[in-house]
Amino acid sequence: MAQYDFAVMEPNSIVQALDVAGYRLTRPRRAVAALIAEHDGHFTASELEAVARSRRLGISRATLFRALDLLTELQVVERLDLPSGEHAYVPCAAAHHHHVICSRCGRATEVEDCGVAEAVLEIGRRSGYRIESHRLELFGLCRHCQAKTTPHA
Amino acid sequence: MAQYDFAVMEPNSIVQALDVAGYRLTRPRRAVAALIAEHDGHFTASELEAVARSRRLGISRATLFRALDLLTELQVVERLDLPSGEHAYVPCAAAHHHHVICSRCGRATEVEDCGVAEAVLEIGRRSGYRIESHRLELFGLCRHCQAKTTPHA
DNA sequence: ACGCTGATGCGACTCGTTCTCGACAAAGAA
DNA sequence: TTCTTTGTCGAGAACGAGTCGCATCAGCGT
Repeated sequence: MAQYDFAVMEPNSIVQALDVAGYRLTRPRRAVAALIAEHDGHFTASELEAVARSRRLGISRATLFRALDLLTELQVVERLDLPSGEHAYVPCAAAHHHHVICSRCGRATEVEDCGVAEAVLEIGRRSGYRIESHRLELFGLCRHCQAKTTPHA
Repeated sequence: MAQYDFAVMEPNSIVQALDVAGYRLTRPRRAVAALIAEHDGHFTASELEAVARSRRLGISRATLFRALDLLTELQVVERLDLPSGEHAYVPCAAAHHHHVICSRCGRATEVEDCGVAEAVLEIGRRSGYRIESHRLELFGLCRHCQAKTTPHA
């Protein structure tokens, strides 16, 4: 039962973000929020669309994209560019951070700075650019997939 | 004189790369290589296409894309994703490095590590991921554009 | 419950990129 | 040089992601 109450008790932090920002909590937006909340890895717009369609949620593509744009703006999700050239999204915290993405299972983990900021300063110093922003994306195998890939030896 | 011989002696390092890798040196590929060599900033596929068309080089879109793919594979150019979501390319060295891109004029500068590798190691350590690759893109104002923007004060 | 206004859905549209396939030409052999 | 092989090209259709216009609908404050 707790399961069913979940949706009621925690109207989903994504939905909350929309509310706080003054946007209407519409059915499609709640649906998108719910779909995103299910993911712990990255997802593409068309993946979401496919799921939405298979569940007959009746969300039009335009609306889906509008919702994603909105959530990106609210920094509830972040848009990233996979090495393949695809665009994907990951749910995440608003503060500046970076993502490590598992190249096998797609799981995404946020990481704090770890010295990147310093390196960026140094790069600005050496290049003469006034750095305004940067994006760091890391790809590799998560613990889980490492275990699978290298069972031993 | 050395200047004029340059084109002859060094039939464009991009063309060389193709040759070395065992690809045919066709007219369209040479043309694309020449176009790329003219750029010091980033460029998009459609920009190249526009230039090619205006010069009546007769390069089809498909061929242009194929050439860009090929050169990307040979690491002669690198594909990057601008914050706007556009895809752009920058000519560059094969060794691992990063780009600082001027958000105003598009100029791209390669920068060496400056401590990024260390930060990446640290991130791998903390996250538990076995990092395989990473991409760091920096955006800011180049010296030139800084001067224009902040003439004084 | 009412109404204002933002949000949605539909479908057409743009634009970047890829595919198909017959014709062509770069390289190496003869 | 000419022939042969086969990688590459060009044209245009096809595709997929994302956007837009507009009439309709539904949150939510009153």
